[in-house]
Amino acid sequence: MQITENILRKDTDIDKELQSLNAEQYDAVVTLDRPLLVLSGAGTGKTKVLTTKIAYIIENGFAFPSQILAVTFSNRAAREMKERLFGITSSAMGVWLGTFHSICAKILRSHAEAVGISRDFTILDADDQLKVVKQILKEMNIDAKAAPGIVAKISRWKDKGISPDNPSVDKTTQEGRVYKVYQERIVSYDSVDFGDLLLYVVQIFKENPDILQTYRNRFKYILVDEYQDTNVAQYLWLRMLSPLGQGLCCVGDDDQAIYSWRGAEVGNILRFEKDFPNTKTVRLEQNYRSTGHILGAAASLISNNQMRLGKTIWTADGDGDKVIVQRVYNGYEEAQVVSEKIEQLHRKYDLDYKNAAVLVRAGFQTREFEERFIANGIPYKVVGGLKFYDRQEIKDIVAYMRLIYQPNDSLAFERIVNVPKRGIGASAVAKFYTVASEKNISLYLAAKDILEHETLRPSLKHSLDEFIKFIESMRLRHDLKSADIARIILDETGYAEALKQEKTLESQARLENLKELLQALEEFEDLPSFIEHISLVMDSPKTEEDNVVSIMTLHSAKGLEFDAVFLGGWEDGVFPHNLSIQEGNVEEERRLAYVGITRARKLTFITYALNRKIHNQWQANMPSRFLSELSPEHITHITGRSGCFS
DNA sequence: AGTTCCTTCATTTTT
DNA sequence: TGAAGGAACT
Repeated sequence: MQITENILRKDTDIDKELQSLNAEQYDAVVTLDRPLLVLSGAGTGKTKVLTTKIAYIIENGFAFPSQILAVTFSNRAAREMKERLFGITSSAMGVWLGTFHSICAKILRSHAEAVGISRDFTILDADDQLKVVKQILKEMNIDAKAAPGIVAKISRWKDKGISPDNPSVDKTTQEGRVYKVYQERIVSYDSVDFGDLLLYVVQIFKENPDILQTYRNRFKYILVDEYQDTNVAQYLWLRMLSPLGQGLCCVGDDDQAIYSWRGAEVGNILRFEKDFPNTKTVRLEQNYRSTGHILGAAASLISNNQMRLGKTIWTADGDGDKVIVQRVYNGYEEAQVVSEKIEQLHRKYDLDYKNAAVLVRAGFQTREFEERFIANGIPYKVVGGLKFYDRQEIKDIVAYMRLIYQPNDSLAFERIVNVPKRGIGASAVAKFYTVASEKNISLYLAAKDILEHETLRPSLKHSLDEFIKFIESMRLRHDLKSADIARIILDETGYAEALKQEKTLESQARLENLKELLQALEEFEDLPSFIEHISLVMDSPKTEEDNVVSIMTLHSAKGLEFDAVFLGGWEDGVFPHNLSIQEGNVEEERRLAYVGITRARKLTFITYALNRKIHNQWQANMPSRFLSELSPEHITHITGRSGCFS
């Protein structure tokens, strides 16, 4: 009855929604009987297609919400999709909508025993991974400097779906051996890393046809966002769920594939039509974001790439302003010119600061802009820097929570066993380590064991006893909400007190952050749900919308749009980046440039400097090769300093 | 346990 | 240049 009512009531809404689509979008929404590939250019309404399609399926009763799986890459994309979906229909509750990782975590929690891991696994972040590898390298007497590289290598293996025992992992190499130990180690911690979330689920599907079948039956429709950025593991996962592509709809833009260095395989999208016979391909080319000259410039640039499926975005709106390319003397002047232009637009044309963005290739480039903006009084924020949950104080409290939830999480144990200081120093931890590896148990259990069976210095014995008693008592408090648990941790361990004593600006800020954490915690009932959230959704608690200019890397700008976009540092060596040139991966850099240009609604402003100080050394660079690839009819080239005050 | 000095090394980082 | 990590000192 409920269902019928919903259909009747909402029918008009979905009709309205369908009517607002262009022909291609409509085609993409209503095609359900074949594998569907939607090639969606920048600003052509792919989220609209995805959300309308889900609503269309539900409202017409083609499937129940719980039979629809919609995967995205980022939490941001998932959140946006959720919001817009519920804006169209109120019947979307129950849709499996989330990132690849969160969906996999959900599946893995229900079938963990099938791969022999604890159902209460904790999820390691990049920091934890690095610690584990450093630890292993130390044991193997290898220089710890190699650690970041090895973590990256292990992650790439996992992206490719390669586990340590795979023959392609060469055990005679250092990396291969570390990988093996690494995997054993984190298993002993009852932990999984991000890559594992995918890999374990693939393994479960492979080894348990019955489990796989339940999911195949369940998901009648599968929608994938940003398909160009899927890696091999994700691809394998998808193919298992939908071997023939029945009910599969993948949306992506090969021209915006910018994460190959993280294991993304553009090949997945290029190969889609071969993978899934009888595929229907829809191209979304009408752009609703940018003006004509901006799109023209972007199109001319990207046409220089060989490896692409080919599509040309266009707009029904006017040409707008040409893309401005300005030569500056150095980075200092670059920041000055951009700063003045923003101020000018702000004063003369009422441009809100929040509608302007400075996009750069690499993080170090943000500094000159920041300094200039401070000097000129332009409010700004650097997007994508230190994340809220990456802060020390937040990680500490979360480590307590992780340990309470999963005592075998030795990384969490090690992090906080002596935080705040309670006299359990490095030598004590070393002892835990020895016993832990002798008896093949976790650090926590080893500590307990030592406490019971060995004689310890009285002060050490006392504080260790206190610590373990505290953790044990918290483990029994199933009645507590997660916020209460955090409060008790802060009070009873003396963590908050220690910060209060400090009375520095920094400790004040930390206390503020902890307050914010407690606030965020109110949303979560129990400890597990919060830990899951914090591990998978590394987002900050929502901050108020500031009216400030955004400064960020091109990578973090994907999916965003601004009225005015300033692209700095278009010099060969900076952009395209030297290392990419050496690796012969200029096409990906070009896609990055394409992403940058197409972020703008009304104005794209590109600068290149004749001289730039890199590593404290002045360097004269050639203008970026991409500049000459921008079709001149869409460009205004300014070579004089005065030209910017038009 | 905390500090200070010295060396090293400088892409991108949705999860 | 300047940040980060490790060694060496206090």
